[in-house]
Amino acid sequence: MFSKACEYAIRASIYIARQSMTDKRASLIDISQEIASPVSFTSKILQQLVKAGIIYSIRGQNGGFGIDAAARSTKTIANIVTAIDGDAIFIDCGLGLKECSSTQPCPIHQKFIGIRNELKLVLDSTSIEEVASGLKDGETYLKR
Amino acid sequence: MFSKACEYAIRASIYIARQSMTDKRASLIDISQEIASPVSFTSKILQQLVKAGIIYSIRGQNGGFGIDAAARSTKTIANIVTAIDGDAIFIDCGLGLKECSSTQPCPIHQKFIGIRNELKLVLDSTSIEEVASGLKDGETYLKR
DNA sequence: ATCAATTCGGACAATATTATCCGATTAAAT
DNA sequence: ATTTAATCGGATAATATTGTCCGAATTGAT
Repeated sequence: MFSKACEYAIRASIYIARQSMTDKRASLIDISQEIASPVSFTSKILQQLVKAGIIYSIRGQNGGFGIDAAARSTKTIANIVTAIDGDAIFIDCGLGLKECSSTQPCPIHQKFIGIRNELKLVLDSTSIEEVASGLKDGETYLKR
Repeated sequence: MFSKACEYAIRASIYIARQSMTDKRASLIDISQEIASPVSFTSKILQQLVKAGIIYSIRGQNGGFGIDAAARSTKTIANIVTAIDGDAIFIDCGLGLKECSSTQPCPIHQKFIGIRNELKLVLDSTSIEEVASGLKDGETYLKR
């Protein structure tokens, strides 16, 4: 469904949000540890999330990553997916046709509209805060 | 959503089905032409579909590919996806966790169940015949 | 001022996916 | 029998994704 980079991005964002909820900064090392991801690769992905305005970073000693309260409640899983994988999954033709549309549909065009809508609806309506809360309560997991 | 190989596989299957509906065999060259795909790569994909029992092939002069009536009505888009991409999209955790389950869920586990069910439902219930019919009537397209 | 802990950025490496090429095989047509 | 048109299978190449390494820059602590 998503690229590896995107999976790491979502997991990292949720972990960072959880830490930010108790005013703790998350370091790259901590994050990679807690979401079981390759450190250097995760570093690149976090930089992308910073540029996309989803998380913030602070350099130097006692630095790390965080997500402020506003971003936690307004930014969604869909925002993360778009930042890392682009919006292809939300808008591209399921069969890879460039000019597929309602007036020139591929054979599964109508079928895919429903799937895509469901996907978009769910990811658009799921804030980072919402999913981080379950993690905070120990009800959900980010590794293994 | 799907790999390129899988997109070509679905488009090829639909084209072959349309041809088989009027008892015409589809050659590799024709198929690549009609679905706008790279010839040699398409060849490999068609071989996979043959091995998966979704299409049949006949070698030698006047050879080509076809899908018999039974397969057209019983084989689904889901079968094609599974043959080429495997069943990861239907069963794997959206965040890439190996041990994600209802008892040890990732933070978006419940949200994804709905998406996955919708996807599986739609692809499982869509036969090759059904989508090929629209193409036959000139209502849908397989290239561009 | 120096050191230590951290993110940033660029180059590089490994792996997976996509794509090409060509000879071998098959089977119909001549 | 030979030629021709087609799929099959293996090797190889190109590109994209995933992953590593390391020095530079930044900032707090000593």
